[in-house]
Amino acid sequence: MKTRPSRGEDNSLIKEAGSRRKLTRAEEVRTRLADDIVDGKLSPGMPLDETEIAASYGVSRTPLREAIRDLAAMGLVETRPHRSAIVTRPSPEHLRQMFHVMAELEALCASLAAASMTLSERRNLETIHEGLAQILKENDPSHYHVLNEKFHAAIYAGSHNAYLVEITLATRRRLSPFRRAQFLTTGRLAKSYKEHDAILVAILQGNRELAADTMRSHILTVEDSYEEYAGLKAPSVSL
Amino acid sequence: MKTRPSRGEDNSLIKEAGSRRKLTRAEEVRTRLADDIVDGKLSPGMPLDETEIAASYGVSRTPLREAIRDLAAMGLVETRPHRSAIVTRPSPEHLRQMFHVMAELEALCASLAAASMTLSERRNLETIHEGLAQILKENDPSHYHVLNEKFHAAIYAGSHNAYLVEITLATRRRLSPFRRAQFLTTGRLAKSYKEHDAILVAILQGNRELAADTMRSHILTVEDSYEEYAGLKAPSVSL
DNA sequence: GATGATTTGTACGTATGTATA
DNA sequence: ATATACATACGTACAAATCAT
Repeated sequence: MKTRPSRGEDNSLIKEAGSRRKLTRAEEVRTRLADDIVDGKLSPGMPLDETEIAASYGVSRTPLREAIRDLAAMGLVETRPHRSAIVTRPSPEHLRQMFHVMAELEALCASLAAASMTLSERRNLETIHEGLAQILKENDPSHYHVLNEKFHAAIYAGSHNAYLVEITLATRRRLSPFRRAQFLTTGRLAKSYKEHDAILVAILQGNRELAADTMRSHILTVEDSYEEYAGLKAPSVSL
Repeated sequence: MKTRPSRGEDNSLIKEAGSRRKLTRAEEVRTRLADDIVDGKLSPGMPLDETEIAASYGVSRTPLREAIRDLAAMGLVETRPHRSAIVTRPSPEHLRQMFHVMAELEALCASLAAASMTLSERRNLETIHEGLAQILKENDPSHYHVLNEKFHAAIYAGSHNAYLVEITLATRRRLSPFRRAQFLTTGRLAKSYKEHDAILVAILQGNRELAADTMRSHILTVEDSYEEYAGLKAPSVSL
């Protein structure tokens, strides 16, 4: 019995993993643009000229416009009729509000995860955490980042609430340009790890309130770190 | 001194109020389709034929496709490459998860509102609530619905967090097709009002926890009401 | 403030992938 | 399984709005 090839998966804006089907041009362009924005290659405020970008990507304006529309829905760009889309540049106040919501969403994830993660999910989270310890020892910020994402994603998934995962990931991506971690102080790295440790313990204990509280303060700490950098063009912190 | 005409407002997917500028065809079509889905004129699972709808709306397929893409981003329709978009039909489980998140989002709004609503905002909320009492006396379900929306919206706004308002409204809209209130039992109407009353008191007292708790159970009550109706093709409850 | 240049919005035809006989 | 029918994906041309001078 062979598993279905599962072609033509889904076209959701949030999950782009898996599914090796041929992507539409719009999807390809959307992914590239989203990555460029999240990675900071396109700075907030920068206008996106349709003709120019379409040409540089080797596609017509039609799929490019669809991609831009998706990015607008994700909040990565802002569009106004008859005007060029621009990379979103939220006000400091709006950014603070988003961080606040992010903290609450992640706290809710952690709380639910503490209540309902399966044994294998818990083990997986522990494994990721141990990997982070390893990376910390070797002081390797770039690898820390990717595993850090996995740590948080594992907790999201542990909430067993697909919609919560969806909006939490969406919020995280939207905040990405403002917590980029190109260069990371070792101090923050170690602190982040310790905070993760407290979160992990709370979740493994099944202590919902503690899980929520430790996660919330973890995220808000990140916001504080960002605030310190406010004004710099490339603020850089990793959750 | 005359105020600016404010042309070319914004193209955000969430706020469509105000702004009397000439809309693009894509915007017009998007609004119409979104309303039809939210109001249940287009049932979950129904396919959206581009050619057919474009013709019926008197536009070409180009703006229609952009509208559909926006609806997909809002979660109102689901799209897969080379296949017709269909009106979203979430599984009962997914629906439950969304209600759960909705309860938490509204609870957070209520909590923040209790902490930071201004005096005039509180007075406005009271006025809306009194209006609901009036409508209840006259037993007028249809008017109850619109004022009920205002009651909740006023609390969202009272959170003073634009991003929270955005995702809460988006979630609310996404759930709209599944809590439509065409015909409302008077029993539910009166119960809803009593719950509102408890929420209002908690907010006016500035009691964050109580505001959150009363709001959360208010929303979850609605979900329960929905569950009772599950299986019917047009479940109908009003928050 | 008017006019030309530039850019976005829309229509439509063709290519491509999907579903069905 | 192959072919046929059909709906969507994309490219191109033109209209309309914005902006730059």
